[in-house]
Formats: sequence, structure tokens, C-alpha cells
Amino acid sequence: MEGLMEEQKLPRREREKLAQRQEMLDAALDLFSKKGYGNVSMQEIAEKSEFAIGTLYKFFKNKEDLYRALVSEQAVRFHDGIMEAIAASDDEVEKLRNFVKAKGEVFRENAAMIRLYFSETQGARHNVMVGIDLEMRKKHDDFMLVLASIFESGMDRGRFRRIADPYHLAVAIEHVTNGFLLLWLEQPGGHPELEDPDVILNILFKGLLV
Amino acid sequence: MEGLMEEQKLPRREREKLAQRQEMLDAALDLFSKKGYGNVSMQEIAEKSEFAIGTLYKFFKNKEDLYRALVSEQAVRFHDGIMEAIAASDDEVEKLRNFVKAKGEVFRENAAMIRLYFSETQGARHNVMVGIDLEMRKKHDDFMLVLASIFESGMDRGRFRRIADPYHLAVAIEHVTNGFLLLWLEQPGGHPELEDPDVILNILFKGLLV
Amino acid sequence: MEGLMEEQKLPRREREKLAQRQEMLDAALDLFSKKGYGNVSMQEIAEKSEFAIGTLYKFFKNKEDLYRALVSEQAVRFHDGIMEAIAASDDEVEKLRNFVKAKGEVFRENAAMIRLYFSETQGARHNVMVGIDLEMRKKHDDFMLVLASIFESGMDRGRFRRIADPYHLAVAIEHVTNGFLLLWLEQPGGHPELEDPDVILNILFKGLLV
Amino acid sequence: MEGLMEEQKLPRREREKLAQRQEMLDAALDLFSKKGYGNVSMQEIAEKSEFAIGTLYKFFKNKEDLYRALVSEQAVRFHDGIMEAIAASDDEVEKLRNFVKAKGEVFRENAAMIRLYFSETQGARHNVMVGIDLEMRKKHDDFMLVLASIFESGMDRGRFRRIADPYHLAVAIEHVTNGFLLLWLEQPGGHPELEDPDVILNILFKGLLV
DNA sequence: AATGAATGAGTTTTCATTCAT
DNA sequence: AATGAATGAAAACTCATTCAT
Repeated sequence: MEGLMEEQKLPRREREKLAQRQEMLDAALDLFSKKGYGNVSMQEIAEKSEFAIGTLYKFFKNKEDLYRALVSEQAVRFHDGIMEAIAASDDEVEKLRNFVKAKGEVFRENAAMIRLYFSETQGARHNVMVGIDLEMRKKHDDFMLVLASIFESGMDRGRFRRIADPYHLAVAIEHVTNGFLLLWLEQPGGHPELEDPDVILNILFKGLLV
Repeated sequence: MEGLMEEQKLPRREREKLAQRQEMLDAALDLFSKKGYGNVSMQEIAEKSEFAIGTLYKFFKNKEDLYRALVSEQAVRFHDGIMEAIAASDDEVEKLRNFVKAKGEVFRENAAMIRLYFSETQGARHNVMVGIDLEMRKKHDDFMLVLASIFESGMDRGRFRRIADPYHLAVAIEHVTNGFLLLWLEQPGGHPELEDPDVILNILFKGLLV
Repeated sequence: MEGLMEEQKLPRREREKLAQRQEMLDAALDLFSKKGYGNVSMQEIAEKSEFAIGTLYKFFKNKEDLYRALVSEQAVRFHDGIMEAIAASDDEVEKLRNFVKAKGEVFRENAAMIRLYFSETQGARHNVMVGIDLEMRKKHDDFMLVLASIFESGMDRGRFRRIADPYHLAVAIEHVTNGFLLLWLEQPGGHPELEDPDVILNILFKGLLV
Repeated sequence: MEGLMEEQKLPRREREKLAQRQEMLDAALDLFSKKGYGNVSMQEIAEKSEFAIGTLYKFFKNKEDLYRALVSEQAVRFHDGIMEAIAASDDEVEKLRNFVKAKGEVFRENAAMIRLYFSETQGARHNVMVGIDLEMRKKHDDFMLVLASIFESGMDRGRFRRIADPYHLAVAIEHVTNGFLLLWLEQPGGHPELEDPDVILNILFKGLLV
């Protein structure tokens, strides 16, 4: 909302520039998520976004810079959105529910981006971002600490049982949600029950053992 | 065990060939896991494995074929090892414990291979294997069904409470273990408590909610 | 002197244009002499001279044209200055002394320009000016004839011995001065004795052989 | 002479490699000397030498490396040849005569190379060899000292008059010969008298002044 | 008239793959 | 069978030049 208002205030030329930049990033996102970083040429991105190659290089220093911008800008948006959702309640259970809900929404709205996000935050971190994205990395680490603190305060306040280390629980909930969202990514709409956050939360909330 | 016996039966020439092939794959695994597929040249693999480039091409149709062989053979080992561990007990809880234990061991022994495993089973499946790895994919899907069936039979036999869909529980345990193992991958030895499978299992076994 | 008077007569607009043009050429001279033609972009010249690229192209058809203008204008100044110095006396010895003196002064005042002068009058005439600079070439050839005529008239008038063909002597004095000035260019101030023209002239004036 | 004998001893493969390398250098020399470094593409050199571009890069790390090899190998040959000619006599006058003669021969046999040599040893040293060719530079400086020492010993032995500093005389003879050879380069055969070394030497040997 | 954003041809360089030895 | 020299297509990137504003 604020973002929109700010954009309106920019001089026309600036707004155009931003729009162009976005078109380039959109084209790149589509191509990268379909074919993978290594199989997309700058030529292709230029053609798809309908700019000349030289223009791409006016906006991004090189291919890696373009890629980094793409991943990092989106990641910032994701994290910020999810953090906001968490902050919207004071109750720990509600916070977790909001987290799962918001993460699900982000996933469903940005499937293409998510594939990229996974290829960079999970495993093979060398692919393109060889030790780059320190900023992104930091964001993610901070976020895990926020999740952990939710479990901790829930325990302190007697809402949660101390079944495990709070940080371990943070890791668990982060990866369980990823797992389910990946499931959805593979066949969108194939698991409508997963759109209910409680289906996911119950796995942690209720004990499996009799 | 069986593998070894089979090899013994092969004529010398054949055994040599297999050994050569393995040296190539080992060199490739090391390089790919360190630098990423796109940053490793066939020249490098040839040098590291001490074969001529042409010889590499006698064994593998092209670079992608070599990569595919590498990933799929490793994945086979990986899955087979874990399946075996699961089969070693009839008790569902014990099966899950064996699963977590075996997966952890495989991880710790094959960090290089794991990076590859993640870059191919998680998200960005396009990186190199654009729609390839069908065989691998199938293996993984089958494995998830095996996991699900453990939960199901546990429920049927009254060992587990029906807190969630068995397949969902399979997804959960798969990703929770991944999460913890990834943690270990980042700082090996940094989380010694995670070497106890029960620390991980408890997260699913015990209910968080009071 | 005349140059200045002419400029004063020009309408303001014209004078401004000439001044702008000169700023462009000055910036270009500095860059070309420091980095070489091939390593200087029009962008850089535009930035250094504080004009827009488009404006550069209003003044010069293209990069080569700008370069040509630069070299040829400098060469004109150079040759005119030296010709004037030569004309300032009627005595041949004095003419040669003035030539050496004036050439040395021009060198010391315009080291940047000199590097350009050498790269164009010596050897590798193709560098940029592939068969271009006919005008410049002509100037230089004429100048050699002037030098030769000094030797000739000196011989006719009995001031010089007929030790060699006058044109050969012209070539000799031209290159000997170049050699010494190049020496100075490499370590300015390193050879103060060379600022005395007679040190150079004596090499031709006095016979080496006993 | 020795060079040839050595080559004969090399294994066939090595000899072929050297021959290929030479073909590349020959093609490059021709193109560079005709069009200038900046106006010759690796593609062109590849085509002219009838190798694939990749093969060029097997022999030379990059374009600059190829250029450097070209200039420096030839320069070494030139300097060595001339040094040898100088060493062939004990008499100073004879040494200088041999120098002028040998330099003339080298010029006449290697006109294309000479253009390149000038563009790198004279003036605009940045063109390509920005502070590179230290080895070459050193060779040339050493050579000037050798020339100077000839003048010095000639003076000590009473063969030469002390008309100037020996190093200055070295600079003078180096540049006077360059001047005449450049003259010849412009119209080969146009100045047959310059093939007699004494025509050049007399300019220094005999005094101009009456 | 002045600007500088946009262009895209052209350059260097890499590397998977082939094939003669 | 094994080799590795040779290939050349394809990629990243630069920069002189144009032209709408």
C-alpha cells in the first residue's frame, strides 16, 4: 500500500525506469524458474523482456548481479510479509497460525519465485550464490531466531510444553511447512486440505505417541 | 553385500571398467559438490580422475549423462541404505528411529553427496535435471509411501494416535530430518544433541500443546 | 597572436562553440595520452569534458574524427611553432639552434601531446590513422624539406662542410632531437644538460673521428 | 644455425606444435602490422592462420598474450642478432659499422615486424603494452649501454674525439639509424645509398662545421 | 540546441564434444 | 582401446552511435 503511494510520488522518468527494471526481472524470473540459471542467456532475457542486451547491462552490472537482485528483492518481500503476519497477534499459537497461513499465501502467489528461493536457501548453495547473499542469509537466520523466540515465550507463559529446544522447534516448523508447500508446488490444488493451517500445525501440536 | 558378490563374478576386464567408472564418478562428485555443475568442466573431471577426456566420453554420453549417473547412483545407495534400516525392525517406533538414525549416518558420511541430493530433490529441480530424473523421482515418491505406511500401520495397531493423515506425517518427518541435517551440514559437529534420533522424533511424538 | 585576433572577431555564439570544442579536445588529449586510443570510450570523454555524449557527436562525426582533429590540430601548432622559430634568424647555425630549442620547449610544455605525436609520426602509422593523416603527413614532409634546405644553403654559403646529403642531415637532426626528447619524456628533469641545444648540435657539428 | 639444429632434435609432435605456433604468429604479425592491434580480431587471426579460434587459445592465453609473444620473440631475435654483429670485431669503428649494417639487414628482412617494434618502443607505450614488456625494455636499455661503452672505449683508446657524452652518442646513433631505416621503410628501395653504412656513419664521424 | 537512454553489432573467451592417431 | 588436439558454437559483455525528448 505504502509502496504504491511512494511510487506515485516519483518523477515520471524514475517511475518508468522502475517499471523497465521490473519487466526485466519478471522476464528473468520466468526464464530462470523454468530453465535454471545456467541455461538462460542474457540474450534470452533481453528478448523476452523486449529490451536490447545493452539496456540490460545498464540496469544490472552482469548476469549474476541480475540474478542476485531478483532473488534478494523477492526474499526481502517474503520475509517482511511473513514477519508482519507474525507480529499481528500477541498469542503464540496465533502467531504460528499466522506464519503458516502467510507462508502458504506467499507460496501460492509466487510459485515461480519459490522454486528459485529453494534452490538458493536449501542445499547446493554454490549453484550461483557462492557465498554471496550474506544479507539474505542473515535475514533467514534472524527469522529462525524469531520463530524460536515464539516457542520460548510460549513455554515461559505456559502455553507450550517443553518438549524440545525452542530453536529445534523453529527448524522443525520451518521445514515442515516447506515440505507441505513443496507438495502443493508440485501439483497446485492437489492437496486442498493443506490450505488449512491447522492441518499442518496439529502435527506439532498434538503428540503422535499414545 | 549382494553388490560385492555380483562384482566378484564379473570377468576381470569388466571389473576394471567398473572401477574406472567409479573413479570418474568420485572425481566428479567431489568437484560438483564443491563448485556446482555449471562451474566444473569435463577437462577438470578428466584431470582429477586421471583419465583422458575421450575416455570419459567412452563411459558417459555427455556431461549431463555423467551428472545424471552420479546423482542417481548415489540416490540409489542412499535410499537403499535407509530402506534397509527401516526393514530391520517390525515395530513402527523402532522403524522411525532407524530411519532417523540411518539418514543421519548417511549424511555425516557423505556430505558432498548430500549437497547434490538436496539440489536435486528440493525445489529447483531444473538446475540441471530439467525433467530428467524420473527414475530418482519415482524412488523418492515410493519412499514417501513407505514412510506413510509405517504411520498407517502404527495407527492401525494402536501405537500412534490419528493426529494427521499418514502421508502428511511422512512429509513432516522427511522434512524435519532434512532440516536438522542441513543444520548439521552447515556446521558439522555444531549440534551434537541432534545425533540422538529421539531428540528429533520427540518433536513429532510429543504434543506441543498443553 | 593572429589566432587570438581572429577569435575576437567571431560572434559570441561562435566563440563559445570553439571554447566547447576545445574543452572536448583537451579532455580527449588527456585521456588518449594516458590510456591510449583503444582504451578510452566516448562516454569517458563526455564525462571528463562535462558534455553529453550527443553533444560530442554534434562536434565530431565519430570517435576517429575526434581523434584526427586532436592530433592534427596539435601537430599544426607544433609545426607552426617550430617553423616560426626557424624563421627568426637568417643564419643557418642559429636556425638549427632555434629549431632544437623550440622543439625542446614544445616537448616540455606538452608531454601528453608528444606521446600522441610520436605514435602518429613514427612507425605504426596504422594504430588509428590507417592511411589517414595525409595533411599531417604532408606538413611533416614539407618540414623535412625546410630542414634540408637549411643545410643546403649553409653548404652553399660555406658555413657547413658537405659531409652528407642535406636531406640526410635533416633526417639525422630530426631523429637525434627526437631521441633526446624521448629520453627526457621518460624521466623529466633527469637530463638537465640536454636543455642546452648545443649539447645536441655538437654531435652533428663536431666530427667524432680523430 | 643452432636454432635449426635444435629443432631437428625435437620429437615430431613438438616440431609440429612449434610450426603451428609460428603460423599463428605469422598470420598475426601480418594482420597487426597492416591494421593495428585494435583493429584485428582473434577470429581474423584464426581464419588467416587456418586454425579454429579455440586452437589459438590453446597456444596463447589471450589476445594480449599472443601480441606480447609476437613482439617480444622478434625483439629478442633482433637484439641478439645486432649484439652478435657488434661483438664480431674488436675495433670500435668496425663495431659501429657492423651495428649499422646488421640493423639495416634486420629492417629490410622484417619490415612488417619493424612497424610493430616502433609502435612499442617509441612514443605511445600504452597502446597495448601498458607497462608490460619489462623484459624487452630491459634488453633495449642494456643495448644502449653497450653502444655507449663502445663510444667510451673508443675515446679511451684515442680513436674517437670526446665531442659528447658517450651515452648521448649512443642515443644519437640509435635514433639516426632509426630515422634512415624508417625512410627506407616508407619507400623500400627508394634510397639505395643508405644501404652503405658509411653514409650514415659519416654524419657522426665527420664534423658539419667548417 | 543539448541531452543521455537505448541500441545491437561485434569482440573476447570458454568448453563440451569429436575423431584421427 | 585410449588419447588429447582441434574444433566452433555459444555466451557474456562493451561501446560507438542514434534519435526521441
